[in-house]
Amino acid sequence: MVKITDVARHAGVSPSTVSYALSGKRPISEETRQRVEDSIRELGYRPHAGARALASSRSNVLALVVPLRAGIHVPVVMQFAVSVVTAARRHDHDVLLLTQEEGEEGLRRVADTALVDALIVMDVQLHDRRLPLLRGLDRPSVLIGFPAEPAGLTCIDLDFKAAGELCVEHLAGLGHRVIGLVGSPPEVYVRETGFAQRVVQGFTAAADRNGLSSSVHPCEADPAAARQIAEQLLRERPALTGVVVHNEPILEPLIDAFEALGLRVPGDLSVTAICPDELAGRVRVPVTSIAIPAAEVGAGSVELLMKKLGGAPVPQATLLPPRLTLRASTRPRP
Amino acid sequence: MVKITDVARHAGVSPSTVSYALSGKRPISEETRQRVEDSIRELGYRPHAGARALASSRSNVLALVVPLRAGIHVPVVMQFAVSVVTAARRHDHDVLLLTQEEGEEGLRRVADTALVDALIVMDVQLHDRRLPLLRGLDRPSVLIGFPAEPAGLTCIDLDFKAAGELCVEHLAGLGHRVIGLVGSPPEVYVRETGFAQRVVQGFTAAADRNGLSSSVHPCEADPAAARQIAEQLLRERPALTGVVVHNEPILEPLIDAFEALGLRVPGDLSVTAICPDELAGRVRVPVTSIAIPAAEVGAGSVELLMKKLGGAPVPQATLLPPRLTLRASTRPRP
DNA sequence: GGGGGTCGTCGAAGCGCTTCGACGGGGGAA
DNA sequence: TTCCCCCGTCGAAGCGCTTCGACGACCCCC
Repeated sequence: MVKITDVARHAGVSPSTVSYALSGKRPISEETRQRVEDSIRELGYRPHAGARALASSRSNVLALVVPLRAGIHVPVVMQFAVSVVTAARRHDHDVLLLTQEEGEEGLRRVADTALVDALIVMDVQLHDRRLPLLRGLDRPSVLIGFPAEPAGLTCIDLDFKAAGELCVEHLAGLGHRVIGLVGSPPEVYVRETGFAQRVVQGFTAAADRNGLSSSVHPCEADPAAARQIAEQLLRERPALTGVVVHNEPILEPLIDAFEALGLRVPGDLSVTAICPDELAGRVRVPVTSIAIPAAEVGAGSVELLMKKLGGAPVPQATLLPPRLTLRASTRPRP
Repeated sequence: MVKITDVARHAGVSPSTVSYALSGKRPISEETRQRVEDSIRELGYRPHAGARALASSRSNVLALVVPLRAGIHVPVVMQFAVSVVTAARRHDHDVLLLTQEEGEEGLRRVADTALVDALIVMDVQLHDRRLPLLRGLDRPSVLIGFPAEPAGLTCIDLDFKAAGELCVEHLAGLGHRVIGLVGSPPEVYVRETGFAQRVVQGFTAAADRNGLSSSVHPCEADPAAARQIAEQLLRERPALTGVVVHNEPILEPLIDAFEALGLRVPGDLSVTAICPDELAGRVRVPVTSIAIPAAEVGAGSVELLMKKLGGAPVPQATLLPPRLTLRASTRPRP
C-alpha cells in the first residue's frame, strides 16, 4: 500500500505538504502542488479512509435509514436512496445503508462510533420514537418527512398541503364545481406520517377559496372499498365532476369502479392523484398527477446536511413545491 | 468522547486488556472481562470506527453496488439490499451503498482507500467491464449473477437452468404434452445477464427429457407483442396447453391476450412464470411461479464474503435451487 | 522439586493521516 | 535600509485503537 510518506518522498516534500496540497487548507505553491499531484498519480496513491477519519474526525460518510414497513412504495424509496448517494458523491461523501429495523440502537451505534458524520432518516412518523435520540445526537441529521413536533430538527418533504391545493386549483381552473377527495385509509389520518392530513387541509382550503363544493372520503386500500366509495359518491353527490385521489393502491380500481357505474374518465369525471409518476402513467387512463419529487428530496436532504456539517444555519423546514403533470384523466367540465 | 483508556482506567486494567476482552483474541479471566464490560456499559463506551480500522486494517464495512439500468425490477433490488444489510449486521458489518453509475472508479476507490473490506456486485453482465478490476482487487468480492467467464470470481444466483427445468417438470407432471416458453426480448439473449439463456437451456432439456413438444419464443416487453405471440402460438401450435413465461412486463398482458382469444387460464391453458412473487400474486389469475429468492441470495452473498474474509475457501459458483409456488394458473391437462 | 507450558495481563509500538506551531525568505511599508 | 508580515513549507505530536512481545504466576508432569 502506498502511503502519504511515499508520495512525499517521491515529490521531494514533507507529508504535511502533501496533505495540504490535497485538502487545500493551507496555501501551496502552484509548482509544488503540481509535483505532488504528479506523484500521486504516478504512485496511485489513495488516502486511507480510516486514518483520515481518525486524524480529522470526519469519516465523509452519511447514514441513510430506509423504511421497511409495509405500505411503503418501494421504487420511490429506491429513488430517494439513489439520489442521496449521487448527491453525496458530489460532496465527496459515501452513504452507509441502514434499515429501519436497526432502530434507535443502530443510529446511536453509527453516530457514536464516528462511522458516519451525519444522518438522513426516511419515513418519519408523526411521533417517531427516534426523534429524541436524533435531537440529542452530536451529529447533524435531516428527516425526510415531518413529525408532529419538528422543533430542533431539520425536515424536508414535498409540500403536501400545496399539493392538495394544486389539485383543486387545477380542477377549478377546468371549471369543475363539485369535487371530492378520496383519501388514505382512516387509520392513516390518526397515526402515521401526517402528510395525509396536510393534503386534506390543502384540498379543503383551496376548495373553499374557489367556492367549490367539496367532500373528503377516507378509503381502505382495497378494490371493494373503492367500488363502495364510487357508489356512495354517485349517490350522494350526483353533480360531482372532479376527484382527487390520494391512495395509490386504489387509484386504478376506483377509476374502474366509476367506469363500471357508467361514468367515463375524463369524459364525465376528471381525476387527479398524488402518487408516483410510475403509477399515474401506467393506469389504463393515464392520470394527471402530482408526484413525490424523490430525486429532489434526496438531493435536498444531502445539501442540507452539508450545510450543517459546514456550520451554516439551515431552515428547520424545507417544503418542496408540488408539480402537476398533465395526463389524460382531466379535462374541462362539459 | 469516552475512549478505551478511560474504560481501562475505570476497570483498573490496561487498554490492551480492554481490547482483548472485547475481541476475544486472547484469553481474559472471566472476572476481569466482567469488570471491563461493566465499565464499558457504565461509561457508554463505543470504539471509534476509524481508529479501529486504522489499527486492525479492517473497516467492517461491505460495499454493495446496486444497478440503475432500466428494466431492472426495483422491488427485487431493494429486497437484495435489505437482506444484505441484515445479514451483514449479523456479522457485525455495515453496508456502504454504491450505485452502478460510479462504475469501476467507485469500486477502486472504496477498495483502495480501505473504506470497505469486501464488495458485493449486483446485476453482473455477461461481459461486465468491472470483472478485470474485481479479479485484480486486493479485497474479496461476490457477484450476484454469472458472467460469461466466472473464473477467478465468486458468484451466486438462482439456478435459472433448474428453474426452467422445474417449470417444465411441473407442467409435465400435470400431463401437458405441448408447451411453449415465452421469453425475454431478443436482445436480452444476445448481451445482458445470461440468465435468459440458462432458462432456455433448462426448459429445452427438460422438455426433451420428458418427451414433450416444446418451442421457444422471445418476446418484446410490450402488450402488443404479447398479443401477437399469443395469436402466433394459437395458430402454429393449436395443441398447446402449457406456457412458461420469463418476461415480467408481459405476464399479465399475455394472459389477457390468451383469454381474449378464447383460451381460459387455467381451464384451457396452464401458465407458469419465473418472476417476483409480488407480480405473480397480483395478476388477475395468480400465477404458479418461481421467484428470485432475493433474501437468500443477499444473505448467501454475505456469508460467502465472510468466509472469504476469514480465509476459508468458497465455491466459485453457488446456485440456489428454484422453488415453485403453486397458484391458480396451472392445473392438469383436461 | 525443577523444567516447561499455559494463562492472564501489561507496555509500547505503530496503523496513516491531519494539524498545529514554527520558521526561513521575500516583498511592502515606513 | 529596517521591520513586519505573509506565504509556503516542515517537523512533530497526536487521533484511538490493535497487536506483538514480554513477563509473572501457576500448574502439571516426570
